[in-house]
Amino acid sequence: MDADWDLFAVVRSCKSTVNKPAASSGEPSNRPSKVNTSGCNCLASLRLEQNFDPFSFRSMSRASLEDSRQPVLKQPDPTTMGTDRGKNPIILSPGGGGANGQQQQQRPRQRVQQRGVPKTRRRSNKDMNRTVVSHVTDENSCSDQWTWRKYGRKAIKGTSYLRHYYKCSSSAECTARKHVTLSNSEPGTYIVTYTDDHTHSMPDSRKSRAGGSRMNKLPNADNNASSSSSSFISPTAPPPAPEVSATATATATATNVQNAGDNGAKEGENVNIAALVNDDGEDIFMIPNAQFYDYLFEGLGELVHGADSGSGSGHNWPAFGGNLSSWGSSMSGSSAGSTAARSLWSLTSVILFILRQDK
DNA sequence: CGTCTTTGACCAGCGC
DNA sequence: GCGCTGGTCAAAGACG
Repeated sequence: MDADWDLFAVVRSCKSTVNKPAASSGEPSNRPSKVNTSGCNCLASLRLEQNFDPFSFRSMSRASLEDSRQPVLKQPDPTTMGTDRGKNPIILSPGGGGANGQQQQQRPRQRVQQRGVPKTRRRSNKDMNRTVVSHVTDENSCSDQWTWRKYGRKAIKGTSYLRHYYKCSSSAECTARKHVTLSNSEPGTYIVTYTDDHTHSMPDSRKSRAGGSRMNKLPNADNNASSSSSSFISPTAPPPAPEVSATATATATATNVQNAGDNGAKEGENVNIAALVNDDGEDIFMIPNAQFYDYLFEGLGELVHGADSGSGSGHNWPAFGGNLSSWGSSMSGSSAGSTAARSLWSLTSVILFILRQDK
């Protein structure tokens, strides 16, 4: 397979009856934040904003995310929720500190930092640069090519779960951060919020993994491994790569069901099928009952265009290392097909979530 | 030794 | 102005 495989494949709705809000003027600002038509009801939960990177997940610790599944309280206690002050009710070890939940020796914890030293500890929203939110349905989708270091977690008022804070560990100057919270209303759905951009290129591979092995350790890893669709996709062990050509494109055609057995629809009935096809028009995979608006994929269209243009600058799409044109070649450590498979898998995760919302 | 997670403490933004 | 809240720091130990 071509080593410079770029993911040009996009997914679009195959239902011609989808009402596209407004004209295809490509003005994101004119788009409704929520589409209250029968055409699509997925946007309420999947907000696509500038530089939104639904596939930018990789290095999130599975154990950490699993920890986020632990409710802070089975029944949130209003007297303790929403405040830290060392009163986190999920605390298991009395001494604080300690990796992987192992109990550590209790010792007084002294604050070394001097009071009065001016240091911005919290940025205002206006100082936040490009905060984006995505919802992912499983923990394997909460990891990405970037290297993140967890620097905190906190019980958030109004949710029973902890919010985990990560900062980019690839560069000390990089201000990119993200936090992950298990959705209170959508169990199994993680709300990932990104803040700021990476100020560096995507690392070819993770730095030293010293201490990193714990990331895959889970007390109940077996239980999770057997839990249906949430199989963990290791960055180094991607799923089998579908045979997708480098120039796979999307189609948007009305689809009549010709194989009623596939999705339960009757023959001749119109259904919505999200199809990922290659440039030969062959379906790579199809998802029934999916509805998308074209504008969801306008960015992807730009992606394809940018990559095709060969301008050298490429397109700033963080999931692909900030430069789609070089994305494939930058992933020298893995086969292009595997890279594609990971991206497809991540894309599938997003789609599956949309489908859930569409029910 | 370098990097990781954990977690108490600190602090600034915000609402009242 | 005050208290609540969320975001961040940094010490400590774990891990390879």
